Amino acid sequence: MQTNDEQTFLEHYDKQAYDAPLVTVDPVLFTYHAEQLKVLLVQRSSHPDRQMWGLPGGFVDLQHDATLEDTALRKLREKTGVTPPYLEQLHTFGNATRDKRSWSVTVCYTALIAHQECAAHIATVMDARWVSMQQLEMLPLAFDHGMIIGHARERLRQKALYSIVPAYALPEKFTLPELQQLHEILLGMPLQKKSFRRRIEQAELLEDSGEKRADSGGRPATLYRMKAGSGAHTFLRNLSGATETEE
Amino acid sequence: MQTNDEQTFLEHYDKQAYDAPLVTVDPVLFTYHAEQLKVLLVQRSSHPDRQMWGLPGGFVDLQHDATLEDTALRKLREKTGVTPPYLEQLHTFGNATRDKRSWSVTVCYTALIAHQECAAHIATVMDARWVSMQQLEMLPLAFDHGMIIGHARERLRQKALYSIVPAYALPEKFTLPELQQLHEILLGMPLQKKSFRRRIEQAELLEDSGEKRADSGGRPATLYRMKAGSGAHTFLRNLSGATETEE
DNA sequence: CAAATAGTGTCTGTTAGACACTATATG
DNA sequence: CATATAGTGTCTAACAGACACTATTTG
Repeated sequence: MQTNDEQTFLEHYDKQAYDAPLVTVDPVLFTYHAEQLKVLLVQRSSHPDRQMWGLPGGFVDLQHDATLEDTALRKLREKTGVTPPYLEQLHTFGNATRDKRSWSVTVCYTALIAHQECAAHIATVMDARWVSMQQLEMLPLAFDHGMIIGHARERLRQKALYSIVPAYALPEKFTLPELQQLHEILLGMPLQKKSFRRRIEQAELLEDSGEKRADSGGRPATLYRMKAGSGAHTFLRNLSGATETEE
Repeated sequence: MQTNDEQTFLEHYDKQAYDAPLVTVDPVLFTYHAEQLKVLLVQRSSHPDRQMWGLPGGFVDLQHDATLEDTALRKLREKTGVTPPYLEQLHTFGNATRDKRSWSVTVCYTALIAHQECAAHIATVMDARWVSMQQLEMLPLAFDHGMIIGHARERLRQKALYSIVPAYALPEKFTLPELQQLHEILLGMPLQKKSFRRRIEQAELLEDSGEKRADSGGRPATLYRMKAGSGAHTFLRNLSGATETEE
């Protein structure tokens, strides 16, 4: 019988028979703090690229991870102690040369979280730090992680044009001027206060927390919370950042 | 010296030391033919899921493939003899249960091509066929390939709202009514002829081939070609299909 | 000329851009 | 009151939706 054939096949299947690439998962975790976009990097304490800075990722654990998302969340937890409210697959990079050890595939995720202190949590990590986009240029980065961060940032820029996904990089309660500043930094251009507020109000994405925040001199700003599902909302019309995407 | 340390490390690195997931690449190749969207499927001649229909993918060949795209194109060529002009990474699916053999990761691509005959090309494939979205429901599909095709179709639907990427599923020269019909099928709703043409004209995405095509009774339609880079163009404003995306 | 399909003219509606205005806080 | 920051009123511009109109082909 055919079913038995497959049973037999599975029993004798040898995974080692074919050379397989290395498989890692690399989360690119962003936050917004002190008027800057920052990414979480760890300093590697083991080879290869020891002492260089890289994304807080690692190998899939076939015993403990049920899915790739599990791996991403586990690595973030283990290496830095954080669990982000937003996690979305970015892109998978795979080729013969990106890792000195072997043909290597890394499944990358973009993650966002409110700013919080983080610390190196396990032996394979010497240090964990929030690194601003400016500082990035100065650090020696492991593998192709610089390129990957570039892709993640570009994707987040796109999202700033047609969604309020970046809000996940803010604390639970935040003001509209804060969110607008974050979008402006992502887009690299100033936005019209009125346009920005109007579309968010009309789509009813936020709810008034009832509280206000006075930063220092000036009218206090209303603190809002994201409504459930607001992260999934996409505006029909983009803000007008040039939108030519590469092929 | 540190460099020597790493050299030593790399020389002794044993890839087999850790269990690694299986890694496959699965292209979802669409075309438009006879007023239907069709996807290229192959009938598997080997286990697992023998005799069932699936995507024309397979394992990365560490010796011959330099990148994941190479694997995608090679598999399409080997199994079906086609090489598509449009290929874009879709998503990577990975979990413990999708493949009976082991924890498995598949890097999926969306590909588009003008309709052409295809044939089964190698031993692991019994048959290769263009399958319409309707027929899909009736076929026994291998692994989670039905779900993957669903994701690819949804992504293509999104692209139909803000780009003319679907044009890659048409022959080199095509008419505007043809392109509009394809978009209507992808979106599952009728479009305003005027709106559709206007945005494409204003963005100067197509060039007049000088030829016309008369289908049978009725004014002949102008045949257009895509200009270089038109596939990368995104309109600032979407056509109004509901645009709530899942989280 | 009728039927069929391609393509246009033009009005309306929605929403982003611009920018001046009002509101509410501190010192 | 001056200054600073939050938030609004309102006009314009761009562009998609609607739909009636003209254009070009076959029989």
